[in-house]
Amino acid sequence: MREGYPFSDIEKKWQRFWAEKEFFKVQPHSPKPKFYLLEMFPYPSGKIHMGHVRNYTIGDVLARYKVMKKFNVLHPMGFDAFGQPAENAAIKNNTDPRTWTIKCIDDMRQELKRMGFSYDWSREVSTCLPDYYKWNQWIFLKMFEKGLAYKKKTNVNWCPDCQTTLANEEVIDGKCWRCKNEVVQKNLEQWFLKITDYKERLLEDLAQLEEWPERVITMQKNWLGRSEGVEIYFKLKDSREIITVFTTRADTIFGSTYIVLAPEHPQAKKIIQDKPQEKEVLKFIDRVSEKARNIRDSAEVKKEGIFSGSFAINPVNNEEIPIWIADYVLMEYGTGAIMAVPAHDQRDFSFAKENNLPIRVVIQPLNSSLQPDDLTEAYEGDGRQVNSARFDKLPNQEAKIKIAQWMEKINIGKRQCCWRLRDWLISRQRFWGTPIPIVYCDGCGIVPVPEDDLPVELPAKAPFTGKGGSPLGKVESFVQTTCPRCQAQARRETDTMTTFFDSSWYFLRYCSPDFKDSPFNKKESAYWMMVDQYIGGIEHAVLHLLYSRFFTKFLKDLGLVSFDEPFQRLLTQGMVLKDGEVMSKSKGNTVDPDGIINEFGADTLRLYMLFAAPPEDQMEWSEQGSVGAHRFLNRVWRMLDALYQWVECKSVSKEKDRDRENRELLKRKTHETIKKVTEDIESFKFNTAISSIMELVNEFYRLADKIRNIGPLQETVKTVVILLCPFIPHLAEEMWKRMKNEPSIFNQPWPDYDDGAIKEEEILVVIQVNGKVRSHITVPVDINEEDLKTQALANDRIRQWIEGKEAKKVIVVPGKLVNIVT
RNA sequence: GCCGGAGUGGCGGAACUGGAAGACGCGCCGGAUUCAAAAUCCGGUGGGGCUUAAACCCCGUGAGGGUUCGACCCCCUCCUCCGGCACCA
Repeated sequence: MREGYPFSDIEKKWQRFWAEKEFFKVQPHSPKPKFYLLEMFPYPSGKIHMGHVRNYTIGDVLARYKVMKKFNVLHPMGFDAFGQPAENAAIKNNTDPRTWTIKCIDDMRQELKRMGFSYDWSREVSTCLPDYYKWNQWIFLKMFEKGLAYKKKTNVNWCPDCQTTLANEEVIDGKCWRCKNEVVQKNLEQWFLKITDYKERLLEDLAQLEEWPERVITMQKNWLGRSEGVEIYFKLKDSREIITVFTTRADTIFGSTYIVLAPEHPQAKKIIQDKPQEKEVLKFIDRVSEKARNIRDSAEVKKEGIFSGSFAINPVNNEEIPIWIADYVLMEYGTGAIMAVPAHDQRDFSFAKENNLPIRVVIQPLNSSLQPDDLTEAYEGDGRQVNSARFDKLPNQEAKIKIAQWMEKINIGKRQCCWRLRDWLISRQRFWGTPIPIVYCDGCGIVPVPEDDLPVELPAKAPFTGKGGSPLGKVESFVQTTCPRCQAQARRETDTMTTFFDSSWYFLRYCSPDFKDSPFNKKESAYWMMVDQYIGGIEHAVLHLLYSRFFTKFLKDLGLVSFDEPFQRLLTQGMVLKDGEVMSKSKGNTVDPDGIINEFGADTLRLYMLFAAPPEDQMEWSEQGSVGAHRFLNRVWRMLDALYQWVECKSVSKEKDRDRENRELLKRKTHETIKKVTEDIESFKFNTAISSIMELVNEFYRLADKIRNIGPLQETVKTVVILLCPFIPHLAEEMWKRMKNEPSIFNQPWPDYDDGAIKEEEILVVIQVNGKVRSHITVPVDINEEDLKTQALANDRIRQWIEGKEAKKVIVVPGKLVNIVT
């Protein structure tokens, strides 16, 4: 079998050491600068997977590095412990979600400990505990108080498989983000949070997030979806009714030949009253409304529409234009009504062609003249205005502004911003979540549970089957209550909160996990926040990261925090792949971290995870690669033997006359490596940090028996161990101890490099002829340009290349190269 | 369709952001050690050419063009892959 260092004993030993010494417990009142490092907490499934291992290993390297850099590091861990899987598992295994979840948390904590992560476990947080979810309810009540939590009946996303409603953010391509099943629309009364009240701040403050990946910023911008335009008011021909449309293309208003309302538009039914086509139109509206949203959403599906029988007056030219009702206009966006400009909007164009509606060109491209009859598609580009009265001949971009200003002035329009973001639906028809602290009283209506009565605790048992309504609704002892206001018989809200509510503020709870008086201790959070570095998966680019930003701003408005944003710096780590595909149980291509730990140890697993790819990139799992990492660790381990043997035999090599040179070589490499590793850790280039340490180890073995004095060798081994310790903490502690040093190695300061040791006296300079390398020379570092040039030209090989030609130009890059152009 | 990101050996990935492309690791080949194997160690390893050998030469970072003394890196066009948004008015 494989022989090598006794990783199993070593890892257990040092894990025990850290635990007994409470080594990573946060020291309060430290004069050191603080550093709050956070990784997205896991859902406690009971087993960690490679994605967790990668995420948390990346974090742990940074945590341990910062400890050695003498920061006061907060590095907590907890569990996002509410959620459907517990409920489903409980149904399946005939147990209850609480028991199941607690067991999973225990198992998972053990697994995390086996990886040797440097968490302060005394601050562990589990969202399913009343101590925690009490504060979810508290925050909800504050939102309710401010009018930010409200109930409304509307069309909502419903996942038939999960048997619950979903937020817009949880619907990906018309499918449930969790189970990937088709989402349908249901008309239900649900609780929403008015995240839209914060849309401007959510957008503006993205500018503060300079250390977030551009990708995430873009995704959030897209999701918020701000677009500038104009609301235009169209009077009806034969009533006092006004229809408001929204457009981003005010420049095309003179080309509007009809108006379209969404089928659900509240005015639709009004304008068809007493019209001959009333019945037919109503039938159309009913039919179209039933079309599944995702079918209607698709651009490929044919658009249907019907003439309403009414006409509107275009306020800019008093033209009568017909009003249509069509399914290509969505009630959810803008005003649910548009002015159609077939000449300059492809959707309007297709619809106009289909229904024989007129087309009028109002923007001519610079080098051609469009005729309505010749058009085969809409012209959506820029040009000059035509058929636009006093705005004719203006470039359309200029006209866009002028027309908007003019419409505002004469009160036929108003500049507006339209957003894509909708309010956040937080009700879930599931058991295993935070009860929404609301009571329904026949007399008083919707009544919030008083703060003093919190938490509204989940009952110990509920008849959950996974189908058919909120399980809490079937627990009479839970439902039946008295109205906090009038003491009459009342009923509790039976929906629970989405778990994204729980995770929107957990980073604050870590600052004071046992605090009893409010969600968190203001003083503590003021000290620790913002999170200096947050690490997690890209899948939360919008969901969790948007919600947390929203909560932070809300808490700021409450006066509980003084900052706008929760996360200073964000790293989104790449996924772990196997055979080119994401590891997943359904694909059956998972690799169990436990197995790797048993076979090679946690240090090997950690090292390989970090070495195989940069943190942000996807990473392909390779069995061979992990073997290679293990081989390297054995090689590191044997450096101790090498030192021992050196003392034992002192083998005399004939190269010992180059002792001084070799010593300098090793010293230089050692200090170069310190420099490189330090820079690389700071910029998350762990893979190259490790490869440079590998180089140093190679150099050590190459020179080990060519150096007379053991001192420099010991120095190098010591440096290797220190540089490696954030990556492979167990082995590093063990070697540190064996080198007769006092544990823990993490009490050591991170080493500085010696500039003097790195400095070279002579350097290699490349000589090119016409950009091709033809020779190289070794010269003193401080050689001046003239001398370098002379030496280059005098070089034998170079003389051959430029023989018979004239050096027209010589480019000298100091310290690097000389290029001779002939 | 729009907006991002990426394309480098057999593989994972390097290359101070314009200065010797392929560091480091995996794999493979050869050698040492061994009764043999495992483990370990040493050497080689982009393609082609030339040579007894070394030296050396040519080609090479998705394709094609350009800027530059010099391009994986900057600019233009195109192809492929990945991600986001998309009937958003």
